[in-house]
Amino acid sequence: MIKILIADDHNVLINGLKLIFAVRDDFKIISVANNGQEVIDLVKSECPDVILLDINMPLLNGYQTLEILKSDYPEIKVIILSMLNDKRNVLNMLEAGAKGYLFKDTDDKQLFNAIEMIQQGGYYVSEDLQSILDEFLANSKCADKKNKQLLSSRELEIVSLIVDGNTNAEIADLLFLSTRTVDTHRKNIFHKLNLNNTALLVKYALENKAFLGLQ
Amino acid sequence: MIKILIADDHNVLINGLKLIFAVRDDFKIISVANNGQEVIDLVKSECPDVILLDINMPLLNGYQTLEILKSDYPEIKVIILSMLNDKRNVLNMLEAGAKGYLFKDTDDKQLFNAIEMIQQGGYYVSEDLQSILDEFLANSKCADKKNKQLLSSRELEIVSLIVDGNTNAEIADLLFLSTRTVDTHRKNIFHKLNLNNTALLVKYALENKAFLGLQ
DNA sequence: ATTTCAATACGCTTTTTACGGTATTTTTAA
DNA sequence: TTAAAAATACCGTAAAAAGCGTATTGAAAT
Repeated sequence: MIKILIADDHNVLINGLKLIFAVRDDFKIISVANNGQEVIDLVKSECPDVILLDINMPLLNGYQTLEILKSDYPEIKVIILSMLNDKRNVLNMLEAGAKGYLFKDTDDKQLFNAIEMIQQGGYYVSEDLQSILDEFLANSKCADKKNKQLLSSRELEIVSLIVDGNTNAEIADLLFLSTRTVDTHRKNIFHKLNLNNTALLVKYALENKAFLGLQ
Repeated sequence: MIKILIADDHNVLINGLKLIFAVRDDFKIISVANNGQEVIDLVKSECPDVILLDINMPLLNGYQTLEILKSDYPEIKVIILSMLNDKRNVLNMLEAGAKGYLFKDTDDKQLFNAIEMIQQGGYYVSEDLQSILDEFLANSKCADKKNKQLLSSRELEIVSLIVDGNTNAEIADLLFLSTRTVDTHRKNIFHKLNLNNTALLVKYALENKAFLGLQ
């Protein structure tokens, strides 16, 4: 019997998953959470074997939740259930310790399959992502974990203000800094993220909210 | 018997909905579609009463699909099932002719309720959106439908290139235009959308992909 | 047939960003 | 306790964007 915890803020999806799992008596959904905070609250008492984790959730998103789980409950296996088909997202989640990454358009059999394989210690991703998983597994041997917390909290604060349309002067006013300081932060952010203009920064920020800890 | 068509590219959600509706013999899911094109292909032969429509779908998104449905099958009632809680999105879909807007975190009863009310000719939205619906209903009396196709196709082309990080000079090169022309387009876009810098434009574009016809 | 709109392009000015630095202080980690 | 990283601030220049315009052409609509 594999004990499963589901975390997603969309109840229709949760209800769907409940009914999908109802036909299997070797899987049991022991609890559901609507956000990451609920996951953290529940794991201690419920001791799930596997967590099906959404990325976009209120309070504590999937990435943040995964980081906490990996440090406090490293034996729990986490499968990401997401609709984001973005290479960076998938790699980020694998690097954060997810054992699987499935799109929400997955079918029942694939879901069952993934859980079984991961419970046995393997990895499992949707077909399209196999090459990303291979890349991750190849790199993980070299054991160079680089991109941990790429941006500082001050930098994140500034990214968020840029995304909201503020100029350096406005940001300086809001944070009681010199415009020069904001300018330097902006330059450092560009350098760290390997970007060269505001449009790309905003795009990057919106596509990586979860990993940047924005919103 | 209310005949329902479900359109969503996430099969887990579709499976969930199927099972949710299985307990009701006055509702029948007569078909499912994974994208807007399938919806258009199916409505002719299947004649659904109500369509549950996702916004983010490949090939033809929910907004585009709704526009086609409203012109070719105005009697079919459309309920948006989305996870976008953004005022502009909700208003856009209502203005395009949707009769309901539910979040994917809705529960079974609310879903049944919505379908029944809408089938009887009413509107139904998730609780949080009631004020937006009221605003829409108030404005729709004045019958001034303004924001139809706000941006021209050339302007959309330029928005998309801006979002990808191109400068005016680069865009001019790509489109064989003068930098001045691109500059004018950019100014016109800002004016039409009531924005004043690139960061806000990129944010707006990414949050309104469906309505802008991007990607 | 005429108005409207989209697409094109230019002029001028100011603001903002981008990119190359350097440098001090404070915080954090080894 | 010493080195590294983060936060702060400045200097200068060039490029780009933003904010005012105006104007011509061609297509579409009325």
